[in-house]
Amino acid sequence: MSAPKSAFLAAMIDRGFMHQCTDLEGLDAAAMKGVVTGYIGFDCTAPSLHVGSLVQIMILRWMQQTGHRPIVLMGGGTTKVGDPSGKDESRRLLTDDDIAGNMAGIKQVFAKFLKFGNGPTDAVMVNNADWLDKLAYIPFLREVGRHFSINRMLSFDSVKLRLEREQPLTFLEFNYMILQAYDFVELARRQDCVLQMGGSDQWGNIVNGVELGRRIDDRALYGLTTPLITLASGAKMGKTAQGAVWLNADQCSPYDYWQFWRNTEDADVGRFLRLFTELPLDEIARLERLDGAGLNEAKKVLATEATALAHGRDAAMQAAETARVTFEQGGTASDLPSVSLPRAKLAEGVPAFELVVAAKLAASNGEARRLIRSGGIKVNDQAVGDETAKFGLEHLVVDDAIKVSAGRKRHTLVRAG
RNA sequence: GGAGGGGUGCCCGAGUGGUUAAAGGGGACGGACUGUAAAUCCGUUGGCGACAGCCUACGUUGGUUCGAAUCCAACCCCCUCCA
Repeated sequence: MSAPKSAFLAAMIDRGFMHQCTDLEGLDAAAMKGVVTGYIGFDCTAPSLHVGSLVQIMILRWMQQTGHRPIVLMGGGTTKVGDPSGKDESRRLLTDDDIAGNMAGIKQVFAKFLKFGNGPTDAVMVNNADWLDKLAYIPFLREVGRHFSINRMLSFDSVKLRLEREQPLTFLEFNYMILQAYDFVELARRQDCVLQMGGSDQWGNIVNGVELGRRIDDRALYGLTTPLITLASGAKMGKTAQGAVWLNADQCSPYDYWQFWRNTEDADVGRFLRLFTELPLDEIARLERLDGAGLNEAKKVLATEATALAHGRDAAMQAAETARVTFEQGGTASDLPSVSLPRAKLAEGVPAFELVVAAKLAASNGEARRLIRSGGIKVNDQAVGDETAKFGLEHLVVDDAIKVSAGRKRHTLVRAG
């Protein structure tokens, strides 16, 4: 089709969110005509979300920014069953309390990105347990099950690939796509929701929902998927040594979050600026034209803008300043991650390897010793050669803290407390 | 229910009686080079430690043996084929 007329789809396409759409022209027309309600489903298996979900969060935000109404669908019902796809480790069944707690945590994340309320374009959060829990098997089969042909279901990638690899596929998993399709129909009925979005791996499930809506309710529903975001170097995005990069401050401080984006690979900067910030496209075009070390400026902008979305502008500026002092001045910023040790303990003197463990820069004494031996540890910017060298109150040089560094990027302040 | 195959460190995977804390790869971390990038090269990668060693570890529990990830038995789990 020619360029979309609606601001929403224009943003989706121009910023790199669009992978596939069931009916681009139809959706564009709907978006031009009025407020479109669209949703994305999220698991509630954890009390927060990580950057792996950020693409989906951003498209909900763009919906709202361009005058539409986003719905966050929590998989309270499906989580109770346990999403069986993916890994084969047996999942612990979550209790209702766990799920409620996780939902509350996830809502905190969304509160940063979306405006919730009762207005026409205010976001709402709904839980599919509200309808899935109450489903009666036989009536459900008769209403919904009759519209699914096994022949067709077997042709979907999610199923087909499993069968081709001769991996087991349980009946439960097989039903998952039906439940997800039904969610869409239910949301269309309850919330007048006509659009489901998701990652490209959700395409089949989304299409099923679109078709089910047409067959049961004769409704025009739309589906849209985003591309799988990987790093230019091929790795999965959002994985670090510490695990996932979480979006809530408790599990990933704004400083660490800023650092995550600051360390983006050169080749990803432009793409990430488009996806994960709301800077104007011409500004992004300018930034990504910087080359060599100049790209570092673009990375700082990316870090600050992305952090501002997740943690607020103030926290982002603070993180940027902490990074500037630490990395560009080689100084010690008082806002670095910190731990405290009892003053009395420091008075006795703490061996270097213990100090490193206390600073959480190593998981065990052995690891700390190895780090020191390989020349990776600095205390107050001085290399430490002896793993048993003692550090104490006299080393509280800056801001009543000892600066302990592992490698060039990881710094912790050890305070007397 | 029957027959066969398999469960090894963060992951994959070699190892079928001793020199095995366990090859190799991946990942991760540290160093060099740089730009807090990528690529490349080097190193490290169970815990404790007075650095002499000690402890824990190859699905689980027992057994054989001077000695077991390796042999035996039972059990648990996974896969394939048959019913």
